[in-house]
Amino acid sequence: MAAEAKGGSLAQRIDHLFKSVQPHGREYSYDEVARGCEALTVGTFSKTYVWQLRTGQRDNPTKRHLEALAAFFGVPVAYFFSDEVLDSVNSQLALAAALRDADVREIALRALRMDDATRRSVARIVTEISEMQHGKAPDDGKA
Amino acid sequence: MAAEAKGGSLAQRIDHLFKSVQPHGREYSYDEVARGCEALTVGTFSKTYVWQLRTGQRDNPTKRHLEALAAFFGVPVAYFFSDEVLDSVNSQLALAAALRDADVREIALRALRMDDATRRSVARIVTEISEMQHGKAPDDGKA
DNA sequence: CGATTCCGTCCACACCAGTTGACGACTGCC
DNA sequence: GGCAGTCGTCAACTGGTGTGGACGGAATCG
Repeated sequence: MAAEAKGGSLAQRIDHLFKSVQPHGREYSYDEVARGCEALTVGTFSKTYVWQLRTGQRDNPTKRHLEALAAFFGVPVAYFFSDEVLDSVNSQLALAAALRDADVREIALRALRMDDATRRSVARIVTEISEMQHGKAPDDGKA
Repeated sequence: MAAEAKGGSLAQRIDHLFKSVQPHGREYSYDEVARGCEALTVGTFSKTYVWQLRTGQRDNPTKRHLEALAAFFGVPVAYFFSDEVLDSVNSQLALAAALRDADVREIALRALRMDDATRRSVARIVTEISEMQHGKAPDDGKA
């Protein structure tokens, strides 16, 4: 499934849609796609622009056009976006990294529901345990 | 099908990001978001446009700007399109927002540094304590 | 064969996405 | 007090996204 949504330009992904989605046994024409998109959404869509997008002459369509194309070809809009950028950004956030750890997430969610006094007590306990393992744990290191 | 219009408009979703993602304890300013977006991607991003998007004065940004916003706030681009992604991301954002609570944040950061076995033990302890207070509390995810 | 139609391609332009720059309000600093 | 910085907001402009329309080629039909 993820074979298609991986590392390609917008033009390559659209080209792939043309080649993959052929309910009539042949590729859609640019005009068919344009008219189909117009039928599925409110705005306009010209065949010229469909051609420009597929051939890479334009690569920065608006939200409305992306939604129309995705609706016409029957794919989620996320199909047009790269996951690489997301991952690189996520990796720089310690918080996001922590949220991916099932145990840490569990701990944080439980701690959320405690009243202040209890939570503070738990915080002390957890700190003690953590320092037992690292001996003077170096805090989180940022201001 | 319903790709939008349930959880809210684009403006509402962006507004929610502002309110949820506050690593410094306060909402990002429009200028901070704009500069951050510029730093994470190629191209420009003006604070005025961020403001226009959040307030709903503009609602049809281009692919590049959607990618930049998603990268800055650490959410998948699909967040702006899909309701399913909206829900799953929102629950994570609720947790992230909660981590502004000094004690919860402290607990989570300490737990991060433990080895797997210890962390699992602590998770059990914290769960027990939490349930002592609420009696079988579900994880829930209120904002 | 000519007439019609649909195709992809290209160009010139319109309009709206996005920026610039300035304004008033607010805040800390000297 | 006055100055310097930052904030959100607004109006006017720029530029690129997106369109309309024309051209040549390739079918299909008479």
